[in-house]
Amino acid sequence: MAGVSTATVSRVVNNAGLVAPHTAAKVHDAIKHLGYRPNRFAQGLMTSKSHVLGIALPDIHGEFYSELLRGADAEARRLGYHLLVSSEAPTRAEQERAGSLAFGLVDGLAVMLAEPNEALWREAKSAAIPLVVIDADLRDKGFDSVVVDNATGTREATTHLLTSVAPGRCYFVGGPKENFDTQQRAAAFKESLHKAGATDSAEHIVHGTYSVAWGQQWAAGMGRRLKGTGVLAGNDEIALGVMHAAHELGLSAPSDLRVVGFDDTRLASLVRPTLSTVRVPLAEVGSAAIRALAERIDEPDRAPRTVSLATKLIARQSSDVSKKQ
Amino acid sequence: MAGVSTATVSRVVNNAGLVAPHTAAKVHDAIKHLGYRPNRFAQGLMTSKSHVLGIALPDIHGEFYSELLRGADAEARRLGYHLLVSSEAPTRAEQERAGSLAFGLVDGLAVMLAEPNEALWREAKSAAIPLVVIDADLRDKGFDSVVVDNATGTREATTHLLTSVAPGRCYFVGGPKENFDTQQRAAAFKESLHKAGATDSAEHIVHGTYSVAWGQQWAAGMGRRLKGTGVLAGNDEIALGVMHAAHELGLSAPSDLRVVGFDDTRLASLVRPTLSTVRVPLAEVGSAAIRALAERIDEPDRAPRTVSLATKLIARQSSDVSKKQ
DNA sequence: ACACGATATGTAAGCGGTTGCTGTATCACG
DNA sequence: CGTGATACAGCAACCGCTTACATATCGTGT
Repeated sequence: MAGVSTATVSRVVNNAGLVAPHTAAKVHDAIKHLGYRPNRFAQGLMTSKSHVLGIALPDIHGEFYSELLRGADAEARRLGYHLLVSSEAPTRAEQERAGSLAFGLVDGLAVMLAEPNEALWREAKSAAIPLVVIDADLRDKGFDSVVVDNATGTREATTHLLTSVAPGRCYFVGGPKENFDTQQRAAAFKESLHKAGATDSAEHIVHGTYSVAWGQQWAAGMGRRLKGTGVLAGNDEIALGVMHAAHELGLSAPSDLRVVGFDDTRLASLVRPTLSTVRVPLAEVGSAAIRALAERIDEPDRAPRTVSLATKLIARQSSDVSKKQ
Repeated sequence: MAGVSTATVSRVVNNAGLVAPHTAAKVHDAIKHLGYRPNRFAQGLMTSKSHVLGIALPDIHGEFYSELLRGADAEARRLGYHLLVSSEAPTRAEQERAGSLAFGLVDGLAVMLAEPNEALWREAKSAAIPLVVIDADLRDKGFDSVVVDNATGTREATTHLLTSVAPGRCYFVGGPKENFDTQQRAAAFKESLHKAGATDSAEHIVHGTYSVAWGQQWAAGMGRRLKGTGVLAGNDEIALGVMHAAHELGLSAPSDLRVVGFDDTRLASLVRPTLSTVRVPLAEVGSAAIRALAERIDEPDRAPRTVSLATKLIARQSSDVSKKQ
């Protein structure tokens, strides 16, 4: 319709400048009239680029992942990519199938590895696809990584609890024992406690799941012994569970016990008493992962990098008697 | 490596059965050894199928969208698809670009249209891509739709409030005036009130945003007049805001006022007092949309269908004096 | 023993773009 | 006016796969 070859059209669409303005105008006209859209598959076949980035999370439920996803989505769009989400497939076979599909179609993949997962990174390595790992530092395995500096925030939170609670009365109620974050938080907690003079902290560190139910269960199990304790929870939901169970026991934070959550999901500021918590910049984790991925795609031979995001205590009502209720 | 032509390989990979078992075995061996993965672009070029479904939401933040997305993701995987998410682009130009990218790569698109958006559906129509609309019934425009039956749940909730509050003291604190859901909820609320004998309900229906801040603002503006009222909020966050502001005023639900939220996000059962709310099956909205999309892809000439999902009142503490605190 | 149908595999033509190379005006310069 | 540089635009190969069609092989009924 524009009276030019497809080669010229291609040049007009992609490398503006290589073609005479007059011709380009004609082509643009034709494109508008015809409603022409380049076929993405054909483009991909030539360029091996889809402009789609994948993000694989263990789950996409709840404030935690929602926030992370939001950061990732925004950053992806900013960089001209689309985002393909994938919560990890339940069965191995499915994962195989799903994974391979995504691998071929995606320019790069950000995977959250909250727990060890040999299979996945072997597969990733073999697929030779740009990949960044979220939540585990696998730089030495050759992967870019985005991690959270759990230690700093945990230390802050623990120190904060220790201002009003004796070391012997502090507890860390964590998530799954295998979870990287929980491990790091537990370690930093223990260290802070020892520094404050605690002798044996082993039984003050417990593991469960990242759920309200687990927090509730633990606190209910403590019974009246809960009074006067300081609790650092593995995440905000656990903290909420603890507060609910405490309430059932006629105890409330911060007067009868101090509670600090983790993650600073929106939950923390929506409940009453508002929940002290360690802020994890979830959205930035997402955006940093996508950014790292895009950089790796542009520069495939760069040495693997790890970006570490800071955490910090946000003191609210649940841990601080001086704050107004 | 298997000593066969690419045609045979293709047949082995796709149409099992067309090739002799002995040959197929050789091919499978070779595939395993070589780590062969079919090129998705080339496949797409031939078949015009990517096995990727797009879902476009106004936002992907918060429990509401998180839950919806989860349902969609699960269903997509179940049906052998991947999910490309896209929160609507801020600028028109960006939307154009992003939209067109997705259009070419995606087998179908589910869009949430919470407010009128001529441009989008015109574009969709012109792109001739399978499309289902979430939250607006556009069957007469030729689109499959997934909607929520807001009326039933709203009526239930209003009736419930009316058991302990006079019609003249009931309020609907909604979201944006243009929002389809809010409109429907407001209409059903008004109807129920009139049926109960209210004469003028106009000033008892107010609009704002779907946020805690708006609920708080409204309730603060009411001041002591809040006492003894029944509030149906446009969503759970607004309800929370109302309860927070009430708390500031020294009032609390359910003794001083009754509050019912909407959506039944996890928030509702996590706060204290637990929040009565109208359950909207968010995950099912997502999965229904994906299912409808897949069906349309399989059967392109089918008449447009609308699936409507029921809502129902979940009575918890915030509206019911008889429930234990 | 022959024709014929069924079954198994190969051949090659695209799918719709991108891009290196080539051809041809156009222009400045000597 | 000849010559070479320059700027555009076209030609055609190719990306890796699917699939209609052609070919080869084998079994079977008569």
